[in-house]
Amino acid sequence: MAATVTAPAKPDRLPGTRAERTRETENRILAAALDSFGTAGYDATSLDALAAGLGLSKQAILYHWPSKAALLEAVIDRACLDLIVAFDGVLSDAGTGWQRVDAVVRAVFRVALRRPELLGFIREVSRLGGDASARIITDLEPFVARARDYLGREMDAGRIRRCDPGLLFVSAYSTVLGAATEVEVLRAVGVEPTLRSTVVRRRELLAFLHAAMATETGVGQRPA
Amino acid sequence: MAATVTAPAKPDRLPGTRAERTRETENRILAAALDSFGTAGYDATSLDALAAGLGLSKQAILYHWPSKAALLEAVIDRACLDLIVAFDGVLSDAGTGWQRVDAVVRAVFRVALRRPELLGFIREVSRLGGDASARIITDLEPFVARARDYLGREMDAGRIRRCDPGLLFVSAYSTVLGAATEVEVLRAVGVEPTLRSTVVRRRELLAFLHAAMATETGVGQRPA
DNA sequence: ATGAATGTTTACCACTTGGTAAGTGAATCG
DNA sequence: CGATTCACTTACCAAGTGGTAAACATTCAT
Repeated sequence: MAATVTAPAKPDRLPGTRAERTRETENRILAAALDSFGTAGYDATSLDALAAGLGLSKQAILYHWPSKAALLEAVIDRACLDLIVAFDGVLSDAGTGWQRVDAVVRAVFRVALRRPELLGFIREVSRLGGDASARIITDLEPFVARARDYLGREMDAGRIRRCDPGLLFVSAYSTVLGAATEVEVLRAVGVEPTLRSTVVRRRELLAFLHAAMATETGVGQRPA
Repeated sequence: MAATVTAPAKPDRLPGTRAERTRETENRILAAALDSFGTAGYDATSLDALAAGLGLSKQAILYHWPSKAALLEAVIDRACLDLIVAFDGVLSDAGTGWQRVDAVVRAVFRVALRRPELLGFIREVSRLGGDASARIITDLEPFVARARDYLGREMDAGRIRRCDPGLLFVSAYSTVLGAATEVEVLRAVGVEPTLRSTVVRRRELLAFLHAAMATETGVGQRPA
């Protein structure tokens, strides 16, 4: 069957072919689920509420994915894709040394400001454990590997103090994600999360990371 | 999503007066709830499962606290008390400079190893937001204030580089709590959380904090 | 047109949830 | 001792939960 790939340009009442509209619906569901899972939590999100928020019925969701768990997996894949897209440009830039760390931190804070549900979702999934955690780890493995390799190369070049790249990545990850997301903790210490304070915190975090990671020129080496 | 609550079987007859036995029962409920809330999560913990794990009926719990939310508040107070007790000795010790940071980090890892549900619960509550977060903030305010004051004094003494104490506390908090709890992330980078790797991570974290916080001159003892 | 595939809805179900009402047996106290 | 309080249980409920079955509407191929 010679499938006419190019549509005959017959604009129906709604734009796009049926397949396109289906994908559009699935995208809307995925976006709403990501938002609710990342803010309210997986358990606290019911398929009924999710569907109602989209003007659909619960069974419309269960038509596209056979169960809530399957939807979660799809959302995980989507979230990881979004993350990789958000950071791909930063990681691909030819910048070396500290500029690149700086760019990554700025990217994280940009994501934390513009799409807080995304980072919340990552944390939520790692909290859920089990298959969900395994899947997110698999999805992000290439991403993590690149970061680890980058840190290793920077150590070889003498721009970052030498230590275990994996552990350094964990420390940096925890610090950056924590500083970007621990809003409640910020309130506890009397820092209202405003745009201005965010900028200050980002600068402080960069100084924090710089002091922790960068090598000293001339002065004695920091403990490793 | 239901959580299976494992708890010690209910003893047939408890010694002591009725008031003592009542308090004992409440303590058992609080401990089981803290454990389940901190690992499975608040939403994933049903009163039925909680009670069944204790050999009680759900209404026994609702007799001591009028609602699940009220139980959560009680668990929050208990968790904060446990935290303060766990760290009070460390914070009260007369040690200054790096020794004290070192002691705190060791205390956090000790808690993370021996009572992981406690740190998980703190994170869970801050995730829940609303009244629960407000309560935990109130409970821990004196604790946080002491830490902040300590950091400020160390800055005055020139042993810690000068910056905003609150922001430094957040950075240190995020780093320490993250390093102590993000087991899934560690798996992602290929580090199975064994006792040995935990020791390695703690040492690495201490070096991380040391490099980030300490000044060049006023450093006391370096991390071992 | 016509019949099939597709996307969605209404109706329904078994089960779980937090919570209420009423009852029960033992400890406590006058 | 008897009355009462206490700690707890059984019985129950209304409101949800994820999920199934089937009907329905629209779109597509023939």
